[in-house]
Amino acid sequence: MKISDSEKKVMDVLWQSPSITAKAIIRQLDPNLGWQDRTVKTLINRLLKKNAIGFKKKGREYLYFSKIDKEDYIKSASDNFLQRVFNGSVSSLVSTFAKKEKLSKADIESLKTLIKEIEKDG
Amino acid sequence: MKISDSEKKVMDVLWQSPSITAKAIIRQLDPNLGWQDRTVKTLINRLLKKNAIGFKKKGREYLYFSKIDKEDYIKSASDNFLQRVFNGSVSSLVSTFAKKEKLSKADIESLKTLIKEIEKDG
DNA sequence: TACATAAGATTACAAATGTAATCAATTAGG
DNA sequence: CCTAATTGATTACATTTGTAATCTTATGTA
Repeated sequence: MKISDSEKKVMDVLWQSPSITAKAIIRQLDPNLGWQDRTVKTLINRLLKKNAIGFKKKGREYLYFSKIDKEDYIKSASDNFLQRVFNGSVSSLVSTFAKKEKLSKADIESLKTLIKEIEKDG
Repeated sequence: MKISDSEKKVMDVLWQSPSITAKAIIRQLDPNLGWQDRTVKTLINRLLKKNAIGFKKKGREYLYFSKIDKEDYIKSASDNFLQRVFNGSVSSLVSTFAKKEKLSKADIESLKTLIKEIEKDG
């Protein structure tokens, strides 16, 4: 199942608010997108068709929820990207960011901590 | 300019072989893709239209070359991906891979080296 | 009750993408 | 020279995606 860029923005809202009306989704989306309400409704319907999301009827309104686990999505999107662009090499990926000072001090500390934990686990 | 997944596979060949005929591109693409020659020619023409590649005529054949720098492409694709999926956080990205033991011993050594270099540079 | 509004359902259109076919012109081989 | 093959150019078709419009039905308000 492929989630398009626009669809992903709707998913982000649903991951953040697990049970939400169309109207509320529309309100939570970044206004800078400049989307009409109808556009969002279409995206919702496409996600329904893809079985990426579901709904529970509440009065006249539908409360939409995601059927995809966010972490699972991130994991598989990351794997795909890594494979596609870096032939699976995490270090190549990271060094790409390092090359233009995209690694903050905090990033570096996080990485060091992460590496420590990994080496501790064996 | 957006390079689609299929177009990217053609770009990969061009980045590897900087001046190459359509026939040779076709031969160098992964046979498992199962593409007909015509499919590749279409992709070549779309990349031409996008001005992602150019050609130099040589006899009856065209020698195609990439107009996009590979590193630039990788950089910008990575930035986009990081922003889109991780809100710009490199450490989130890396910890995603770490979580399922996607980091090899070699990756870890590379990362440590990288971190050392970064901290050396200040 | 009647009308307006809101919410979802269905349809629309253009461009991009995946994959391929067909056509036209030139070259190569017999 | 003639024919077949090759190479690039142009066209094709279905699906996906981006963005939106229109229709239908139910609810809410005056």
